[in-house]
Amino acid sequence: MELLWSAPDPLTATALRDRLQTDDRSPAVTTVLTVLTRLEAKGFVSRDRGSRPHSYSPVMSREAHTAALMHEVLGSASDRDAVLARFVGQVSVDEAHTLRALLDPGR
Amino acid sequence: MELLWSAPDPLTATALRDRLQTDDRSPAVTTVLTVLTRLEAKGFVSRDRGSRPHSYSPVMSREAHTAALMHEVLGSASDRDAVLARFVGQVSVDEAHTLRALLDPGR
DNA sequence: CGAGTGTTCTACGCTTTGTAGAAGTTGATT
DNA sequence: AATCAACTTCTACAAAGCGTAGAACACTCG
Repeated sequence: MELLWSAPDPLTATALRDRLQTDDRSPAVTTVLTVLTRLEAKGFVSRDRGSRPHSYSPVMSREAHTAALMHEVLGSASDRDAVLARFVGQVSVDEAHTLRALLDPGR
Repeated sequence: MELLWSAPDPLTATALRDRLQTDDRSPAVTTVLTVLTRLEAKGFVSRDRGSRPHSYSPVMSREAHTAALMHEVLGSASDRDAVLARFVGQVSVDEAHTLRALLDPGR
């Protein structure tokens, strides 16, 4: 559903509908509108009501959104440190590497 | 719902019901059973069918489960590294500290 | 002003989740 | 062995989330 944010710029409902077509089957425009409206209600999407065909854009990038979700999950735990420990314990070597680099901007 | 796992040992449905009582209102035992059965179906809980009042225990600790959930969220992203970058960018200083320590077991 | 495009309202079906009554099962006690 | 009380399973319903979209309303350009 949220996979709509592959496009990098504000889109109108119809434009979105078009690039949503999966193998000759695309949803009705109203469907797209409904979904967009719901997403807006949840604060995931913002809409520009100024221009007539309203244009919609994601509030956060896909990555930011995912990261926020991770934080939300983490935040639901009482023992955050323990969760982090488990989390780190399960990342791949590569990702551990990435993390280390991210945490150590200096050198 | 999952907050049942504050208890550290296998529990029976009735026992669970009892420590679920919130301000004189506790759910019916059947309710607890239903939920437990569903959780078992999803693999979050295992049940010992041997002893007559079946006893239920969490498959993972709360922390492990949360960490797993975080991994699941992370895994849903295409650009995992970018997500990690965002994620790290949003942790508190304390947690950054914790993470660094976790990633650097040596010193 | 009218036609066409775009938006909102309303709605339906499916799934998940919280809730629990009714019915079936079983171990224990007499 | 029969019975009973405890326990489990079956069935069910309402509320919410989500995908889907028709019908009706609104705006804008010619």
